Amino acid sequence: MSLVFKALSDPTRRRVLELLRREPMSAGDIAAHFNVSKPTMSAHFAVLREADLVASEKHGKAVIYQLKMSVLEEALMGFAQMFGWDLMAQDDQQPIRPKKEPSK
Amino acid sequence: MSLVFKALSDPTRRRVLELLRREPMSAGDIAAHFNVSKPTMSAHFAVLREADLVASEKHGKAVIYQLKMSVLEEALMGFAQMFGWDLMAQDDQQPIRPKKEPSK
DNA sequence: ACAACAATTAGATATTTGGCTAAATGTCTA
DNA sequence: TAGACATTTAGCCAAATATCTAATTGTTGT
Repeated sequence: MSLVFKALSDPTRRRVLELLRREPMSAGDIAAHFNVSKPTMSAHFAVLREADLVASEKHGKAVIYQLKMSVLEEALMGFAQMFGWDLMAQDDQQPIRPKKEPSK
Repeated sequence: MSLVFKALSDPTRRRVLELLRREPMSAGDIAAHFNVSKPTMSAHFAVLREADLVASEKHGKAVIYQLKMSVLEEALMGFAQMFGWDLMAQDDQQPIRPKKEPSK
């Protein structure tokens, strides 16, 4: 749980997760959204991987990252429950639909 | 929001919030639950204060800390909404009831 | 006024973080 | 096989974090 919150404590990493919310993306496509170097992004990916918030899979030259929604959900639920809250998934996207655009 | 997640990324600080969930407590009473020095605890309190997750008020010798539940709630809700989740408060404790025991 | 107590600040140290450039690795494709 | 391309690793640095002991500040009771 600490690893998840640590990962979430950086705005760049939160925006990465937000990007991955709709569909899996390559490291490069993600990096294109940010003003930091590729190695720096790579380090951010490593933090997200360590927190188990994303899965990565090599596809040819590219590495495709995919959000592990359930891990994020469970971490947040686990914490929310300590405070008597209930986290309800509205769940209407998660299944990895075929991309309409081939990531430009 | 980053400050909140940063604060939550430490287990000690999460347990402090958990302790404060039921009732406000003095720095000393909180510190008694942990195996770190008072100054270290003081630093943790400072982090929680910076994230605006707690309010502190001096009462004689003691400093009383109180959870700012709404801040925690809003930060988590704000994030949860990005993922199409709904955070429902079960809300049955928060109002600062008079303490039964005068903190020992 | 003084001793006792609660808490924070000061100062030291070790570790982690977030960023960079340059180099290495792995994978096409011509 | 030689580029070209995508990504990660290596190596560096400055700033932030977490921890400690010792010192300081502020409050109360005698």
